[in-house]
Amino acid sequence: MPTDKPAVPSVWARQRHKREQPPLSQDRIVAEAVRLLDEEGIEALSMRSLGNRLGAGATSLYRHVANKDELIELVVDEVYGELEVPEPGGSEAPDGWRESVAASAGGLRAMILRHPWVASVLGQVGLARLGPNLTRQSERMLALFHRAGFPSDEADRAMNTVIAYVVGMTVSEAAYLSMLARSGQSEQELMEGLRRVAEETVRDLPLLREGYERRGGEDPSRLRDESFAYGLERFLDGLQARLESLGS
Amino acid sequence: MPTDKPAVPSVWARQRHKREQPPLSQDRIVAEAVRLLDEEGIEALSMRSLGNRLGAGATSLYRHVANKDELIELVVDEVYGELEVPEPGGSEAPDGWRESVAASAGGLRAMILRHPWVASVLGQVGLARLGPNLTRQSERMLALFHRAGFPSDEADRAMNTVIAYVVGMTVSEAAYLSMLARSGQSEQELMEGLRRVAEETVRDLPLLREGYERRGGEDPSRLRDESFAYGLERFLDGLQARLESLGS
DNA sequence: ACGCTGCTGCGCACACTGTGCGCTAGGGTG
DNA sequence: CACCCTAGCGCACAGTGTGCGCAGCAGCGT
Repeated sequence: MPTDKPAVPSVWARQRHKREQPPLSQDRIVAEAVRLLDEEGIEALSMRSLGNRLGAGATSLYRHVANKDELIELVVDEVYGELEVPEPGGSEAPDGWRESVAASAGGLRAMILRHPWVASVLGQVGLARLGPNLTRQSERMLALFHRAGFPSDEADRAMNTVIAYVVGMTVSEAAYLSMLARSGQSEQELMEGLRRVAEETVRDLPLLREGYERRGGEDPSRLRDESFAYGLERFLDGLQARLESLGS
Repeated sequence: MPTDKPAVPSVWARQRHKREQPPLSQDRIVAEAVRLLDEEGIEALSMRSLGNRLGAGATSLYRHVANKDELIELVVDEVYGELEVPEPGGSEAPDGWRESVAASAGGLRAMILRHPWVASVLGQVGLARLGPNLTRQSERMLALFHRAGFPSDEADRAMNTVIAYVVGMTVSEAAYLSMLARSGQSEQELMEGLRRVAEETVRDLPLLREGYERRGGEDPSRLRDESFAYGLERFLDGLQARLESLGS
């Protein structure tokens, strides 16, 4: 009776189902997607490749995820979960909010640089789709501004402002770093190549050219850190001034 | 002799070649791509659809454009060309730089909102690929900060800071507006739907909830404008303070 | 113990994508 | 006239997201 051992390949296809790792789940899918994205970048994420990594077929994922766009939203919220916005503690220095906000901003930047692919995706997802992690972190950050003394409506604007700054700054860093990773060159080599092209186009643009030359020998990574810190400081200065003018 | 009128479709395929509009060129391709993107959004841009609009086959485009990524870079630089950064005029008020920078920032925001698809693309292109339009506008904006009195290295950081802010803020606006456009609903309907979902997730997040409720009856578009202006003001305040502390 | 019901994973198929290859026809130059 | 150069095209290939219907398993009520 052939149904017992029919020798058709369906048998060992069944077999693997048995011995495989824990069954698919949305959490497992999202976690593996983050790993894939970190390792190979955004263009390597396809339902098939992700399925392979999980020992599953491409379409199996659709049992746990509506479509690729939803998967990406989930993945973005997942990495928002890595943020650590300081709890607004009880007794801190009068300028404590500055440090807390700066720490949050630095953490957000670090997270994006750890996962540079979020840059490619923020423009499509936006901050509109609010996952649980994003909302939780927002709430805590908002509390920071409240605690600092901003009235409700301004706290909210202030928070959006600093998030916008961090995202804008870091997205362009991340895009640059992704390009670097894809090119396979060292940063020195890439900069050399870029400069060669740039020199031609900035020939008649003295200010830009002067900037390029000035930054010639510097460590690019340190420059990025400093540039980020500079803007953030200006920002916090502006917010602090506003706070003081409100208090009077 | 069948070669004279072979009745195979290749004949009228030839015919059209003759009567068609001006021949393909990189400029025509890029311009039509911008139009397509404005009308139908980023996901509607394919080499085939773009070719159709130009009365050409998909692969014909590759004679004038290396690949789709390069096309996108060209398209982005094209819209940068719409910016109008004020020339640093001769004699202006001492705070003239504030207005000029604010005008540039507003122009950049308006451009992105006119072409919301740039938001989806900035993360992949970054500001690294510097087309002629982008560099020209940067030079002029840099001149603004120089004229205001910032030393060279700070002018550069200041410019990047305000660009980062505008991009960060506007990208999330644009993502929201794209979603709105795709949904086909009115803004009121969409907000209603979003709020229904949000209300559940912000149940235990009092600050966020308070914000949602407060903004309930307001005009969303005016709120966005005000929010943008608020952050920009704080920013310019911070820069101005820095400028004064440098001058002393 | 049995059959039913619902859920999970999968193979297949479809429409569609970006892009390389090699042909053709037309315009310019010798 | 012969020639070559180039713009445009059809074809083809590999790879994409995703709908559909089937197969086997888990847990249930009887």
